[in-house]
Amino acid sequence: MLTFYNTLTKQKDVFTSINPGKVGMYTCGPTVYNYIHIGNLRAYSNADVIRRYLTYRGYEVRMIKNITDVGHLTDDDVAQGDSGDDKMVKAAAKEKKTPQEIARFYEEYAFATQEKMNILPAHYNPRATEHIPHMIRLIETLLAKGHAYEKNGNVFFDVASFDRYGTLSGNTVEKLAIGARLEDPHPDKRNQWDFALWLKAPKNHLMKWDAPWSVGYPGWHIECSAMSVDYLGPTFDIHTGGEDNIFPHHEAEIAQSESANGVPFAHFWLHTRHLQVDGAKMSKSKGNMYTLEDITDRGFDPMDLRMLFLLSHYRSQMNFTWDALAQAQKNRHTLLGALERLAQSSTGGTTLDITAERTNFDNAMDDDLNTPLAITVLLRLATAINTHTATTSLANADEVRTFFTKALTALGIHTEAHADPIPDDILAIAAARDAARAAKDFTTSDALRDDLLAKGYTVTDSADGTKVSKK
RNA sequence: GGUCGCGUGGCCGAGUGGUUAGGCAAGGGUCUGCAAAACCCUGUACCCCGGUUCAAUUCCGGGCGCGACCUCCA
Repeated sequence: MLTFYNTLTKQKDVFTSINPGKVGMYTCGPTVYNYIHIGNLRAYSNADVIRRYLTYRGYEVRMIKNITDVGHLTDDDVAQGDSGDDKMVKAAAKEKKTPQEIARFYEEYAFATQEKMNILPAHYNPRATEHIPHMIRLIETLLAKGHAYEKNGNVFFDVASFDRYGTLSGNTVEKLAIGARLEDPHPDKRNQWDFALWLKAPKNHLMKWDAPWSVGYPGWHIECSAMSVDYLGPTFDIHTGGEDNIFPHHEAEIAQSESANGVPFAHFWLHTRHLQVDGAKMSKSKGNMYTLEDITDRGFDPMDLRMLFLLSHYRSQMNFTWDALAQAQKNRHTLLGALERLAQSSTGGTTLDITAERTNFDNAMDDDLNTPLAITVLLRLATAINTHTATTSLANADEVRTFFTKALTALGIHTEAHADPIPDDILAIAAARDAARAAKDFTTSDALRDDLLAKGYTVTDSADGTKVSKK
């Protein structure tokens, strides 16, 4: 039985979909005003595993992932280029780029990065800026139903009007009142925990739209409520995001959507815990906000990072270290090595019974996506495959390979060792080494091997001669 | 101050009221021209202090440590 830990109920719930065989899923996507980092990638990879495993289980999944491209740069930000060390803002200042152009730049970066991570593209990536009229209609509905109020061109959600507020995060109004921090709430708010639906834009605000209340811009939370209903309907199956989204963002989404639509919002809420780097929170000041390029620049494959994500449970805080990444890389190579042996195994021989491990894999994944345990099952299976193929051929190699491939696909690990083919010059060196070895000229063959290693290829001897693979 | 999560061997990381995953690294071996890869063997851990229990790493309480969120733009 497939179970997910549901933040809403604080327990593992058996998963059932609203429509038999179909799942609607919404993931809070990137804010395209900066480069997405490995913390974002962990959350997106996890959402992808949820989707992939549901697919593995036979569901048809419809995945929506928004693009938050409503920027809040002001003329001054752009003119001075002083928003921290944001290169794009500085570039915008110099090149007179618009916020839209900047957003597209980061959006493209986000897409390209996710593709490298083998994260399946969503069926739709709705942009917030293209759904402003939808948000305005939603705010009008909330006003009409008495869940929101307007003052001086600003519109706020009246938290007191929604009695389930706090169900997701535990931050009920009562508890918020007890633990309230003394800050200056917006002067137009009735209660400090009310949140903005629409804000009147200051004169120098670059992105703003006409609305019945003011020329302004939407609140942070309203976009997801507006876009999810557009693409998935008022009630859908799964909503995911990073743990930082639980409050206030997701709490606010529930309040807005359920108040407006009068029906339950998402059934399942899955949140990925944060990633730490070397035991500390990622931050710009610490210089540990890694992007995928930081990983690949050190010679790692994006799939190594993906494997590292899989090696810890998505609901536990993960600590990124280079050592752990190297371990993940070894594990991935082990799995791919076994897969390769399967591909080369001739027919005949004896059968490897994989029934038990197949069940173990499914059980691990069914249990709230216990990917570390699932990987363990595959590693154990890899050893069985290696042992088996070392002595005899595998009668059911196809069956084993089909399962192994299916399992790795469900986890989002490429089953090909490398997308890029081995270059001809490298193959030529390998051939030369074979010739030298055949002539028992080991001095030359060892030199050629060193050459290959220096060029970033590992060298393995096999019955078919020198085999090279990247890194 | 409020809400919540976590603390497992050199490292990563599952899990469990008693039979003590798995991997990486390490040491030993098989194989190999030498390596690599692969395989085999070795290695008994659960922050501290109380409590419950025949038995706790696992449950309860306290402490210490780490981390997350606490609303207006990420």
